[in-house]
Amino acid sequence: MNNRTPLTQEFYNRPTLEVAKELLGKEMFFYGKQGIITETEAYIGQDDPACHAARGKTKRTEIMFGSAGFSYVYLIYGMYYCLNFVTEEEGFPAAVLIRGIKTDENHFDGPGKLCRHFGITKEHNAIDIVNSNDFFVSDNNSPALPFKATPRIGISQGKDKLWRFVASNS
DNA sequence: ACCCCGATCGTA
DNA sequence: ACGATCGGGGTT
Repeated sequence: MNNRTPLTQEFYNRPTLEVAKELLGKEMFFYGKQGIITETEAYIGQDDPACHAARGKTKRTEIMFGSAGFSYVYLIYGMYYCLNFVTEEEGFPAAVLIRGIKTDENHFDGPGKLCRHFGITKEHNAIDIVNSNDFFVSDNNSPALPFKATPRIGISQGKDKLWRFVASNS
């Protein structure tokens, strides 16, 4: 029996690397669809050159500066959306990119692919996912999954950091 | 107003 | 290896 209690603000309001690792194996619910998170990446603060907030607050990135537990969805390459969850204390811009989700039928191994499957668009930016019954990640008491840490995908700066986490059994 | 380029993906 | 496709953000 799945526990469908949303992860709390306290879960997201922590160091981003911890949140990124612990999201592996947790179940995301999105307006009737659901799946297990299998891959994440961390984007941490203004000293991380790959982080959208690296050059300060803009209209797009202001959500990353807000309190933890909100969605950050943006359009990339004019065609695909990427889903993130905001982490850390208010004022510190950071988020976890959701890169892979396993459903009953499929494994969506890419941020654009999983957004396409769930129907996640710009409209789902800045949603409070710790106070929503439709869009949240459940605290399913799953044990911490073994994972591999690798460089992040598709970036030109910050390749030295091993901030991509892939569930080993996915 | 203009220009560059990106946290991607599918096809070649 | 490359093209599709377009908004964000920096520059003129």
